[in-house]
Amino acid sequence: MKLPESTEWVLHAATALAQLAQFDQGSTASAAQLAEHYDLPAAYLAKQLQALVRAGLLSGSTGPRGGFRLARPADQITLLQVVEAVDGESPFYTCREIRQRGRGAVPPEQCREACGLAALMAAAEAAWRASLAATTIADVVAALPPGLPGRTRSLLARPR
Amino acid sequence: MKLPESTEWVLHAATALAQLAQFDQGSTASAAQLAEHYDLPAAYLAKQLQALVRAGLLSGSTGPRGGFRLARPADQITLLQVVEAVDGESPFYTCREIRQRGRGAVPPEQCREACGLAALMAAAEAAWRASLAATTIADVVAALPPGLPGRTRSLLARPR
DNA sequence: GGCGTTATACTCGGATACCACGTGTCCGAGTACCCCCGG
DNA sequence: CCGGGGGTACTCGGACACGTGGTATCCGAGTATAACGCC
Repeated sequence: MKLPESTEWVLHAATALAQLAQFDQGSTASAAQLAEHYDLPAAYLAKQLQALVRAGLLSGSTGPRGGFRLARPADQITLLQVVEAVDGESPFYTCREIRQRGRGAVPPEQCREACGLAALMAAAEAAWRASLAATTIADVVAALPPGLPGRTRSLLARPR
Repeated sequence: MKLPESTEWVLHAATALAQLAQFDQGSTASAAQLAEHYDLPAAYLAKQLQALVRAGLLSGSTGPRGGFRLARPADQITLLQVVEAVDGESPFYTCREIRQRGRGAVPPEQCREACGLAALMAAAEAAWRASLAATTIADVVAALPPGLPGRTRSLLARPR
């Protein structure tokens, strides 16, 4: 029950791209740039960013001055979407209905309602997802210390 | 980000032991019995139940008529405790402070407050844990169809 | 018949292999840019 | 000076090894039981 370490990477990367978009809507940052910015393995970070592209959160362009940028405004990208893009959407807990198996198998007519344990686990998971869905990347950028977005942008601005 | 499959096993096992304790405080069920009851690999289930013993949720006794029983009343055992016993208590998301590393490292004086992303992820995780901590094994047993605890007990009662 | 001893069978508990997923890396396909050449 | 073409360098994108943790299994240590023999 641990999120991939790359979750942190893509969350910060998305935040950085959002800061970049604040100044120049169409500007991009390459995977190599972001990797250097956070001291991360470039190739693996690129792999994860590709996952965000597949999820429709980022758009990637090739060639010189290419790179990644947010596919839509930062206030329309939630933390949950970023996390699910890199970690998948499969639920934490999957009920295999073991109550209906083995010597103590409960007869099907008693199983009309869902397994109580599965329902409780699903409710907890829903609380987690709801908490993450309540915040957008734009909220994260807004909470940054003032002046930092400008600094980020100047560091990520590529040599013209 | 998936709970071990054995999580379901121990949750159901704890529920079964709670039903057993309703009738006879000191009665035990062996790992082999519980495994047969749910059609599970006995040895591996035993390994997970040992984890619950280490966590202080169950107590195990050896010898004939030995086995596992709840270490305290079912209304004092939460789902969270059971899950953490088998899955560990390590947080989903660990902040490695990548914002302070690499080319874009934020100076320490700007990092007096915790990383905003880490705080949000921690809040979501807290919501999950709180949801699981709000329900006890006793609640689960109380929600079972009437008559089922008696059946479970008769199936698990061992040949005198 | 009662009690002590012994043998037994059953239990947990930990140490040992196997497999999948996350981690890390590499190379190839594609493209926008830049330079050069010709008009 | 201006436009077109080719070369180049940079980008993403997917395919290939490695390590850690969950899954599964086994065998040994310990104990309450039950039977047995003795008093």
